[in-house]
Amino acid sequence: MSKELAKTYDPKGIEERLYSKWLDKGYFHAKVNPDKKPFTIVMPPPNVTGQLHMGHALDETMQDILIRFKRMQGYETLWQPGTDHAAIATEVKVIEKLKSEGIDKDEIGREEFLKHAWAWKEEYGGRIINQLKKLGASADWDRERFTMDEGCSKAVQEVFIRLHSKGYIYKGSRIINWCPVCRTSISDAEVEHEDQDGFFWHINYPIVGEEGRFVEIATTRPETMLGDTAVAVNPEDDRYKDIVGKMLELPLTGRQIPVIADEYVDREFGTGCVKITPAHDPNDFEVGKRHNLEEINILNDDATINERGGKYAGMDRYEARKAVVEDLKELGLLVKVVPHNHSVGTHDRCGTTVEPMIKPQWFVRMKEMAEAAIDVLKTGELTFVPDRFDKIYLHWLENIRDWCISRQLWWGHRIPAYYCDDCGEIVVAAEMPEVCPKCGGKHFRQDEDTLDTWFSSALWPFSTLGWPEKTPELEYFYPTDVLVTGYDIIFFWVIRMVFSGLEQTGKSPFHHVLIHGLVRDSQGRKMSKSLGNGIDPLDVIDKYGADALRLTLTTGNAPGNDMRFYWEKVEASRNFANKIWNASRFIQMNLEGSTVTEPENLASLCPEDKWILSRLNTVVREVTENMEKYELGIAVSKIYDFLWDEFCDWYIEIAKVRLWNKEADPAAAGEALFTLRYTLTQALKLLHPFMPFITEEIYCTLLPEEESIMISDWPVYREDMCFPKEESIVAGFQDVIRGIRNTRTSMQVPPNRKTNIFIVAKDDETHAAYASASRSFTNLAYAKEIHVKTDKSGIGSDAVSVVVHDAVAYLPLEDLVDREKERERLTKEKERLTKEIARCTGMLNNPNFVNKAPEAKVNAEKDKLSKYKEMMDKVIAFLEQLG
RNA sequence: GGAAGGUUAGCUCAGCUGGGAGAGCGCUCGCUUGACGUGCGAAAGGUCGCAGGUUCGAUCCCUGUACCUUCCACCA
Repeated sequence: MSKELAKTYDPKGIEERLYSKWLDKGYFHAKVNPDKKPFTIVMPPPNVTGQLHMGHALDETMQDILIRFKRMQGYETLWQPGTDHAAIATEVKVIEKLKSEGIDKDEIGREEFLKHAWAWKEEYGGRIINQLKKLGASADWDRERFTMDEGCSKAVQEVFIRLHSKGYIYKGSRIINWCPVCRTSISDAEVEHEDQDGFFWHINYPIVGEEGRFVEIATTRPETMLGDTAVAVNPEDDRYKDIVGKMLELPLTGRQIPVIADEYVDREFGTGCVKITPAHDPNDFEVGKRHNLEEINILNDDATINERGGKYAGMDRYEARKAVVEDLKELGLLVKVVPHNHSVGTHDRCGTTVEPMIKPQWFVRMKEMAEAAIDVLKTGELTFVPDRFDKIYLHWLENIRDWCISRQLWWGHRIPAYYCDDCGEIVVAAEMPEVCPKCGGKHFRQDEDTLDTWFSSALWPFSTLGWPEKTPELEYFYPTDVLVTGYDIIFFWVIRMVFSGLEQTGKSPFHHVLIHGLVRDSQGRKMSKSLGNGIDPLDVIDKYGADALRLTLTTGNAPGNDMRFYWEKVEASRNFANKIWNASRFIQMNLEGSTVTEPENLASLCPEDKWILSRLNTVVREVTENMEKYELGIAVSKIYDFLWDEFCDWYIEIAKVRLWNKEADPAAAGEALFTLRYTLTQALKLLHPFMPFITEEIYCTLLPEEESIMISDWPVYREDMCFPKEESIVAGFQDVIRGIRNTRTSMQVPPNRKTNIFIVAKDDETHAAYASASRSFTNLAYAKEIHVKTDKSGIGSDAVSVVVHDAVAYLPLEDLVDREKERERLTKEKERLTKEIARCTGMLNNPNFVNKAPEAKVNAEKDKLSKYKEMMDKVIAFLEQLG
């Protein structure tokens, strides 16, 4: 199959065509295969409601790179995809949609609402998956799962029941974070603390029976005083020792509350007296428990004041705050108002200030499972890349509190708990019980609440493989190998997967966690909807192709670090794609009507060919090592440099001479073609995980008998492809060429003016090496011909000389020589050599260096010194000659 | 109040186990060289935040310090 390639690479059409091909061939599908080692990644399930953003693009690209790499290495690779029901996020969107249709959630009721939610899921659930496909993601779509599908739901139920029977899940009335807008409880992890400018209101609480004596408290939330049930002071605080035990009159309510002593109070802070509102502050709640205080809830679910708030009932919390302050002022009890910056908890979904409230909720007891999760990191069964995230993980787990898992939402897994209508007994079971085990009653109601969305995603690595059934997949693919995710999701998801995996399966759900940073805008800001600074990955793909986007996201980035998005970076990536496209086009054009000559063995090839193969060999080894260590950015930059600098800028140019002389020497041209094609296709394999589309297109064009690069073998280091001597010959030649180009530029010789070049090598061996490769370099040196000679005879004394370590090249430039410029150039060279010689000499004269440094280092310096000295002698001689 | 990361060329960032500072973009000069101007060639540009220490030798290790970013934390 011969194919005419376009002059510039256009990813449009190609990407779609190739993706369909891969899907049709079933390359993405993984099967249980005892003959192969498995390699598994579970995809962090994107929200069904979501749209692909740069964060996904980065995350999925990194996973796809690892998956494609391992697939080529011969592993049975499973990339397990799916979507998350995203409880709150989806519910909010469905409510909004219904609202726009004039439908009220509460009016239609739970069942009807869920119908709408599922319809939404059906409509939009596939959207993000299709977007992922545009990126080239080679996930096993046949195994796509959803956190609320039958299997995952069963896993959720099973885990709930198990944890409950073990006593790790319990129901209790405790203080939780309440979002008054979403009207649900949320977990600690979902509370975002932000500093806000507010006030410190200092208020006098009169002491009962002591006319004119007050206790001054300070608060940032004066309205909560309606629920105060004590004032606390530090037991060691001499200022207040005498009032402990006395009663205070709580202004505006007429209630009397005691002064209590508790260690919690910081004497230094505020007035040293703290109002205690057990129902609306987590610390006060604890204090209240210690002192047996009444808990007075003064808020409704929407954060308006309830009937316990007396005249303030019905007011919004902020309205009430104003009113309370106003009334206190009138009573003369407001001492002062001080501006105060303090941290306020907000709901990460909607930004609403959360209210701590006491509510009956379901919790997961964390102590034991957290310890297990800590152990598994300490023993090394689980590792973070980079490892600095260890501390973050450990710190969170060491300070973890019980996890509030119940949500007052409809979209989610309903809690499998049933209440007996007759006696109130709670039964946790898979099905609604027939008979109450306590009273024999027959009527039950299921708990109205659903579970935190992260409860189900915590099970993702094993629920997707069929757990709790003992499936062959679970046996084979679990535990997974690496989890790839952003650092922003460690608490929500990674930790919960680890302890859930350990608890349910006895194993860490993955061995490594590869952490990446955020993709920020060009100014370093987070991309966000509200700022409108987000870049749509699909836009990038549309304009430059998925390969360019993928390369952009992986180049020059280290694990765990944030990166900035620039369109210029994408352009650079696009340019690279075009570069290799054109290199391939060149090779393809030359393959037409030519015969590729497979060498008998690689050692019989010419030095230039051996050089590039040897370099390729090194790159293969290094890139593979980098990939194994998750150093994707380093790996890809090595491939980039090899392909552009060494292969395109040097090797292709070197090979041209033989291609042009195809008629005269077809065998030589054939070997050049062999090396060109081999080197390129091998390097493309290394590049394939990063740029899957263009590599596939080129690979199949150059090797029509191959089915696909993505199922080809990953290159391995070969002893028979290691040619250090040839590497050194070409390195010498490269120095000569660079020197010549440099000289020509400084002499302002026009590029079209070709000259003769004479090279005098320093010994016979070098001479032979230069002689054998000289012809290939003619073009690169802008030479008519390169004459490799054993001595200077016949070279005009006015020739410009270029000194390298093992040879001198002469350019007879005749009348073009500007002696002044030449002197300048040689003087500069002399200065450089002087510096180098001084450096080497300094090191070698230092007995400490010679005695203590490794021998190899010392010898290397000695070699360098002698080379520099030889070069120096020659440069000085040439300078003298110039007069 | 804890903790982590950053500080390297004009900009954005790499730099593996300490041994002569790199890339991309930008800038300057030259180029219709038979794959590519999304290109080729040549150059300019850095006290590797600051101060100490360890070492024969430090961008890299240690200590301190300044500034920036982020995370965690109940300071009413």
